[in-house]
Amino acid sequence: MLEAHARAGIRNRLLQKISLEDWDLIGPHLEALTLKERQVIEVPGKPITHAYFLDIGVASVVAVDAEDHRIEVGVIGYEGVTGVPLIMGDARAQHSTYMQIGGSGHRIPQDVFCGALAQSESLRALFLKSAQGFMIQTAHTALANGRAKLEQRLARWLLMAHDRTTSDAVPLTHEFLAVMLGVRRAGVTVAIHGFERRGLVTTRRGQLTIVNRAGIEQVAGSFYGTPEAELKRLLDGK
Amino acid sequence: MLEAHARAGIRNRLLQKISLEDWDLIGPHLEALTLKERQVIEVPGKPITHAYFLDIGVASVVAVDAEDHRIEVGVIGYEGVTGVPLIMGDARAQHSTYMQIGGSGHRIPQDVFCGALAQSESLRALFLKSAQGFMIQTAHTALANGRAKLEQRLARWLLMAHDRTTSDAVPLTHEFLAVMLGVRRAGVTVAIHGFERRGLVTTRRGQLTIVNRAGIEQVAGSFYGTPEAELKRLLDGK
DNA sequence: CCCAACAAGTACGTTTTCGTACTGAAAAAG
DNA sequence: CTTTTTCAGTACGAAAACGTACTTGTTGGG
Repeated sequence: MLEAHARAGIRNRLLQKISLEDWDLIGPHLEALTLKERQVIEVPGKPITHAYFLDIGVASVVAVDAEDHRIEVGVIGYEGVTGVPLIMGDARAQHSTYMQIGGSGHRIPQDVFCGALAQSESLRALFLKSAQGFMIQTAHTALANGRAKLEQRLARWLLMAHDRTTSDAVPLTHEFLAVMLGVRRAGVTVAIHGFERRGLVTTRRGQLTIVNRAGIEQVAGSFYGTPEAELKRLLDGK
Repeated sequence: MLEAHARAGIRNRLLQKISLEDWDLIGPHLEALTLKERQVIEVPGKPITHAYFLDIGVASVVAVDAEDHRIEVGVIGYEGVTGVPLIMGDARAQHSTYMQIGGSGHRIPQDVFCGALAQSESLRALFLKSAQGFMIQTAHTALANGRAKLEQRLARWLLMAHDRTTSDAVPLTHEFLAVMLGVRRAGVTVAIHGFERRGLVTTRRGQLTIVNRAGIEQVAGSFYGTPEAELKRLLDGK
C-alpha cells in the first residue's frame, strides 16, 4: 500500500502536514488505536512513552501541584499532538494528560518521535509551531482563569471541545467540567442551566449538546478565539 | 579582550551556559544595556526585534485579548531570555512584554539569534529547555489564577520577583501588582497590609521589602516552587 | 515652595463563587 | 427486577473579591 494511501483516513492536522520525505520517519511507526475517555496518556513526573496524534476526541492537559490543586491548562485534539515536552527536548511529563472525550488516533514511540525530530529540520519546524500554539492556548487559559466569570470559562471550554469533535454532543458530566475549570460541580450545574434556559445547549445525564454555537461564542466573548486564530496563522502560514 | 572575559560580568544563566564554541555565534552580537522599569520589549502582534538576556531586573509577559483583558502569564529575569516565540520559529510577539522591575542585561538582534539557533544544535537544546521552563511557569500561573486566593497569588508573585532581584526591595506600586495579578488595586493594598501586619514585608510608597521570605513561602504554599524546581532540573540536568 | 499628579488607605453595598449537603432521578450492577 | 451507584438539581449561609469612590499622604515638577 502506498504511504499516501495510508494517510488517507487520517484527520490529524499535523500528520496531514508532514511532507512526503518526512513521512518515512513518522508514518511507518504509527500505531492506530482507539482511545476511551479517561484513558491516561501522561502521568506527571513519569517518562513520556508515546506521542499521540488524535483524529477524533479531546485530551486534557491538567497541571497538578504538590498539594493536589489541579486545573486544566489546555486541550489537544486533531489539531495537535500530545507530548509537547518531547518537542522541547524533555522526555518527562510535566502534567497529567488523559482523554476527556473518547476518540481515536495514532501514537508513535517517544524515541522514534524524538529521533525523527533530530533528523528533520522541517519536522522540527512543524512541531515547534504546534508547541507554540499550545503555549498560546495555555496563556489564554491563564487569562480566562484570572479574569473570566465561570459562565464565560464554561463557554470557552465548550467551544474548544466542539472544535475538536465531529458531533455537537459533549459527553461529559458536570463533575468533570468542574474539575477542568477548577470550580464547584454545583457551579457548573447552575451555569449549564442558564445556557439551557437561553437555548444554547440541551442536556441529559452525562451529556450536553451544542445547539446555538454562535450564542455560546457570544457568552465567551474574547476569552475564546485568539489561540485558535494564532494556531491557524502558525500552521497555515501568513 | 578574550571572549571568556567578556562573559565575566554576565549574570544571565543562559548566557553562562553557552559553550565556548557556541559563544562565537552569540557573544559578539550582544549589546549591553540598561533597562528601566516600564520599558517595552515586545508588543503583541508586532515583530520581535531582539531577544533580551537580563542580568538584573524582571520582565513581565502579559497576555492581552481583543477586549483588553490582561493578565501576566509569566516573568523573566536572569534565569531566562525574552522572545520565547523566536525559539519556536515564530518572529511575532504574542504577548506584551515589558520591564516590571528595572535592571540591566544584553540583547541580540532577532535574525542573529535565530540564525545561531539554526546553526547550533546545542544552542537549540539549551533554549528549548528554557522555553519549556517558561511554559511550565505559564501553566502554573493558570493554576494559581484558577485556584489560589489573592493572598497566595500575591505571595507567589513576590517570591518570583525576589528570586530575580539582588536586593529584598520590590519597587512596585499596588496598581502594577494588581494589573499583573488581574485583581483590584484595593485588593492588593489590603493583602499587603495583611503581610505587613504579620511581619512578612515592610512597605513605603511605591516600594515593598521582603522581610520574612520563609513566611511568604508558607503563604504561597504549593502554588510557588514547581516551575522553579523544574527549571533547575531542565538546565542543570538530572 | 507650592501644586498637580500619583500612591495608598479605607469604606460599603453588590456580585460571584464557595463549601457543604440533602434530595430525587437515571443508569449500571447484581 | 431490585439494589447500588452515579449524576444532576437545589439550597443557604459564608467567604472572597468586585466596582466604585472618597480621602489622605507623598512626591516630583513647575
